Amino acid sequence: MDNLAISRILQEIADLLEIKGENPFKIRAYRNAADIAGNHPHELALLDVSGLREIPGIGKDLAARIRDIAETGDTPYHQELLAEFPSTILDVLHLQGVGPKTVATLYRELGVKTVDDLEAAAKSGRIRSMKGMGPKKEALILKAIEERKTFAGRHLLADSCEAADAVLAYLRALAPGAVVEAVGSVRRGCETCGDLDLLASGAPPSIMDGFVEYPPVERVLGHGDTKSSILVRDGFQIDLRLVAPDSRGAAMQYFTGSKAHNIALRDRAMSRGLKLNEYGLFRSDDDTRIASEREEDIYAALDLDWVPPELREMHGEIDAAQTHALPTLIERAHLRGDLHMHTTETDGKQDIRTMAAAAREAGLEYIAITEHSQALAMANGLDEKRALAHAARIRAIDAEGVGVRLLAGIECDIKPDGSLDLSDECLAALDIVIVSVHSAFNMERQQMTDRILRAIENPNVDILGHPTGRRLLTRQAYPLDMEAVLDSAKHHRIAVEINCQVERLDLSDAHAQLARERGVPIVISTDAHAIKEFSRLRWGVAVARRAWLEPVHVLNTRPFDAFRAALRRSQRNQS
DNA sequence: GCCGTTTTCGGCCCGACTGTTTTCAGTCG
Repeated sequence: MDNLAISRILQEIADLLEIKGENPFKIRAYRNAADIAGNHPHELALLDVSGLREIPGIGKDLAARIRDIAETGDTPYHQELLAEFPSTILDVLHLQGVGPKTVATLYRELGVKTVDDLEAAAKSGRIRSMKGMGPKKEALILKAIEERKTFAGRHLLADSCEAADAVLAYLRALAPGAVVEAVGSVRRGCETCGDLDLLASGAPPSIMDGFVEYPPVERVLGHGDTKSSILVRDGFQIDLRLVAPDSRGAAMQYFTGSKAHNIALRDRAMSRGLKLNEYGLFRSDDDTRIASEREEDIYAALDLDWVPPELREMHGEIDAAQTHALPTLIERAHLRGDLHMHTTETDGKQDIRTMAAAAREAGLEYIAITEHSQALAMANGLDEKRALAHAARIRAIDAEGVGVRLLAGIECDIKPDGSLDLSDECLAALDIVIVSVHSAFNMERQQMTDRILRAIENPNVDILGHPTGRRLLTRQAYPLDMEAVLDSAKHHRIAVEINCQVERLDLSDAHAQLARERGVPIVISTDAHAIKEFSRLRWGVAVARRAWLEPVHVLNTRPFDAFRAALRRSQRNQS
């Protein structure tokens, strides 16, 4: 049992206790433990009870539960709770706007056990008859169910890559001589992915037999010599295609897509008297093979430069490939800094020094520590006094020389009226200021736009953090006139953030492209709350690449001094 | 359930918002 699996069970226990109406502090202890498990750098399963108890937040009971899970895959306590409530009720709990009290009442009074039960109850008007419920709540529940349906079957890019990497490792071990790779939306770096598409070449047909016996498989949907599909735990459908080595490039191209890009490419082939399929590029009249072994050969034979997968969305890449005008895309190695992270001072998991050391380890040259501000009380946000004291600590550590330069910053809340959560004097005394929306999402578009415009007009602001507030697969972005915001950002020399949290990726690729087109500076930041989250930079880089960004567009590709000089506060001081 | 201890119970974070109410319960972050 890995830490993530332990974390999931502890999380489920917390959810079930909440439905049961247990002591909130007990629930918090389980959630906290789930958090610890999910973020712990070492395998908890390898620790004995006394080792576990040395971890703050893990006491006698939780250590025993974790040992249970490590040894048997579950704990009797979890099973007891599941005997009281069906596990399907957790799906109901995870609907937006439906909390533990509602779930408990629905279960008790209406016998709601599943999302389907809930939908039927809402549609027949039985929800509104319950105490504390009304027609609006009923409509809200139906909307949440509707959203769940549209999101079903899709997965975050990071989860998709993790699932793909696991099955790829398994397949490579089965067929050591073969080339096995992820294609499809994972290869294009899409923010969410449906099925996982894998391509093998140079493998014996027996790889298919091994594939359908992949241990996490739930159901085999198809099993042939060159194509098989399986459904695995966590809801992934995985398709594997097998081609001959000399068709590998053509198959890579074909299965990477997108559909629109492929249609355009086939169209181009046709107009040249050629045909393109997953086996190669052929002359239409006599089927002579023109190219097939390498992707580059396919594009070259069509008088195109090779197009990076992230650009294959029919957003002008064919024209650019024809005129040798494709961008030289940003890569992870170009990033020298990370401008958004939290420490134990608020809701982070590690202290300043630990974060700095991990950043250095991740190859970064500078970081900004940007805690939450006081309005985010739940995250223990900083008031002015604490913000300034924390800044002094950060600067003192920076002065020691810890291998990365440290900037003392803040992630200041934008209040509903667009004012900021900390005074101008306080913000001016810091090295870097991010502003973000964390509350009051349900505003009209104009109101939300005015709110953000007012915030970034404040001369102490350098960066607009996660600008749309979206949470992939769970929460839509708030309505916002992004073009007006970007125009203002350009005017005030504000940078906009690509937040690397896997469920945010905010700005999106499309919005980041808008920012680039307008000449708005962009930063790519992790919003890390733990040291392992520096690895998230790759997801932000994927978004940036899909937005056609080159290093020059991204401020934190610059060396430390040049980066600071590009910040709005430096520009202001000059002008 | 954890922690800390004036060592064996009492404290543990809370404000905004919504939809339901007519003073509040539930959800969210």
